[in-house]
Amino acid sequence: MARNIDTSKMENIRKATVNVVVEEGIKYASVAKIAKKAKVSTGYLYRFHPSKEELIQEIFKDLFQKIVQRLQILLEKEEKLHEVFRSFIVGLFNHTKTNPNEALFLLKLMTDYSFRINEQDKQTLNEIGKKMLLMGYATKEIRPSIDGEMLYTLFIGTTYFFINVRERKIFNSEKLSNQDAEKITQLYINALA
Amino acid sequence: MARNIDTSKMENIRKATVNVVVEEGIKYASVAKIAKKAKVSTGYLYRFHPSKEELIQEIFKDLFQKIVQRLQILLEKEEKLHEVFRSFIVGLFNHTKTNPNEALFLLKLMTDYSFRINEQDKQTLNEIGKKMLLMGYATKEIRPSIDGEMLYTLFIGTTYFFINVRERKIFNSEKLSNQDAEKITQLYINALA
DNA sequence: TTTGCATGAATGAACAGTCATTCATTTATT
DNA sequence: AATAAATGAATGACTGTTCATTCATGCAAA
Repeated sequence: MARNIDTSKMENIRKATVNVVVEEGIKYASVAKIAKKAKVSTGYLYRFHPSKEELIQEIFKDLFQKIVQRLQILLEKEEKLHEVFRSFIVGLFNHTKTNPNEALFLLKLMTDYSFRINEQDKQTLNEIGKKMLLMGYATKEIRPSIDGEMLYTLFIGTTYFFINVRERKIFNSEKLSNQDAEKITQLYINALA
Repeated sequence: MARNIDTSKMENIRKATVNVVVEEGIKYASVAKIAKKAKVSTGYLYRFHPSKEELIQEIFKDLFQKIVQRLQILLEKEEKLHEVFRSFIVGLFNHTKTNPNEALFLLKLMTDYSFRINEQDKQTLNEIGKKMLLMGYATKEIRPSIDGEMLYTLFIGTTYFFINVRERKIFNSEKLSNQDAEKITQLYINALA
């Protein structure tokens, strides 16, 4: 028998890819740099992914699905939309404190046309939007003129953009806090009611 | 004397750069593609810019400054913050109808770490933020717990993210309209009050 | 228990292609 | 003819990808 696959390597590659893409820009995230940061040979990146492009796409898909799943769970559990907002944002901010680049990676790919969103993911977003709207209409937390597009823009767009602004230290260089999460939540509640 | 400089060439290069960066992604925006789209030789890109990087940076700076100037003017002219919002968004949406890629270009670079924001631009953003806050506090359109970072995130981040969502046709594939602008404006007014 | 070998995990030099940039040459204008 | 604008082939650095090679491992035979 040969040696076993070292699964920590794949995790290192994942982390290195996120970090290099965010810190150096998509353009400069070369296989050589990623491999070096992951302490892995360049050829190893191709063991489980057919191309660099697909490696990045897959990480994007995983992170995207994590968000979706978390939202699905919160929508099942909570009865008020603002609790969904609060829980989601608090969770995201806490995660971002230790892994700042994951959120930035997601935002970057969300705004980069070279990474196309597939139809199924659009569908998923539409469904979640609809669920949130239904809850919000029922509890009167959302006024009728708000639609899924607006809700998504505010909830996802604004939240991730806020993380970007904070991480770039444009106005403020403190770490994301629960107080920030609370403020953002309140902003959304006011905006939608 | 030799022939005169053809100034339309530079404008073509500018437009081509914005379009290629947005449509193909920063990574694939090669000098060859930009030059071809601008109907200009590759060498000509280097006539007025020392590198591709600086060409892109300069376009970003110009577009950024246009926004800033427009905001400065509106802040002088209008007396209520929601008029500033409305005018800005209506203007931006109308411009985006014919030049969709300029807004997307800006958003893309705003979220790409390989393009660093310099200290002076940060300063400028802080000043504008302060002006808007002062107006908003005075007219009671903004509650005291809102700060510059939050205002910037909401006003710039959300607006540009909305354009991105619409252009990618995630929820809706219609052109940006005055009604959209009105809805967004109302969203901000509610959020901040 | 010890040995040696089969296995496939992991490597990184080599490859062809693409890139940004340069600059000798050509072209258009005065 | 003189000048400078504009060109695009040439260059070398760097790219993603491949694959022959190396090497660590666990099992079977002794």
